[in-house]
Amino acid sequence: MPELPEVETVMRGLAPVWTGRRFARVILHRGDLRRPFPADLGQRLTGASVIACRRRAKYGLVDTDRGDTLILHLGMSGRMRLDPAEIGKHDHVVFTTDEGRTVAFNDARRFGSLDLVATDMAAAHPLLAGIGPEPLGPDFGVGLLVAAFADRLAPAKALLLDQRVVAGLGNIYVCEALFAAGIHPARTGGSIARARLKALAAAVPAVLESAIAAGGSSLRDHAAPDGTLGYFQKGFQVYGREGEPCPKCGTAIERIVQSGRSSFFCPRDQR
DNA sequence: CCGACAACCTGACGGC
DNA sequence: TGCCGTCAGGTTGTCG
Repeated sequence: MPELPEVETVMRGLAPVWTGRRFARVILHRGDLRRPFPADLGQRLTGASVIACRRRAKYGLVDTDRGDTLILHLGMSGRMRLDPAEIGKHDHVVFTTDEGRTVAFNDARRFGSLDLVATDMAAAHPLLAGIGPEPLGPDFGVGLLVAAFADRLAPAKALLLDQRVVAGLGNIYVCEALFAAGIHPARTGGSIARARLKALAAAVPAVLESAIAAGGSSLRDHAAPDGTLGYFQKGFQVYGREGEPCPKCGTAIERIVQSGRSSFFCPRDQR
């Protein structure tokens, strides 16, 4: 997926194509994803003009002049394909603007979702309510981490993955941020010294900013809306690098499984 | 509160 | 070429 940097990149790519334009056609090919799309999505969006394309956590938000907001989530395999040559197998919804630009919401695994709600209700949407502060915003910092980690027995990995603690981090960037801060992914939250949390509070936005700067990262099937390649952030420090030398000390990177998900870390630098 | 696990889907990849 | 097992960026719910 699409973690925060990828969604940010997608929305930045979508903004110039959609903002100020009207949806001339919105065609629903299939809506039976894990969370079913509203059946009248196409009808309600057709004719509406886009006011803004923004992001909250891993969700893309598209505000229209009808007072509606399209909430989109890319799940694990979701993509927005810009001006595709032809409509593919997993292009579930196809948006066409009054300029004739086409965007296909494509999601092979169908873990993604689309919903349409009143703009002033978007923040209260069940998907968004309860999500923690933006890691790139003013509310994120060492104080928040201290509060969220204090007395917790849960591992640092799980706490950072918890969207209620901080918004938008996924498996990759949690691994990267913990590496940057020198924290072992299995370390319990309550046992981490304040100085380490301070390092973590700096590492989280740094890792995200650098990924956004690189145009979002991609493993194998993610693409920016304009389909550009060269979108790959080649260099994760630890993610996906089991057995390779740690970039800091050369020790072999290890992998453990925590609640069913891989964590990659340097056993020497992360304690 | 915590963690392990399953479920939701398809596709890519490595091994044989 | 093909079959099979394994793994994948997320979220949600259940169970112990």
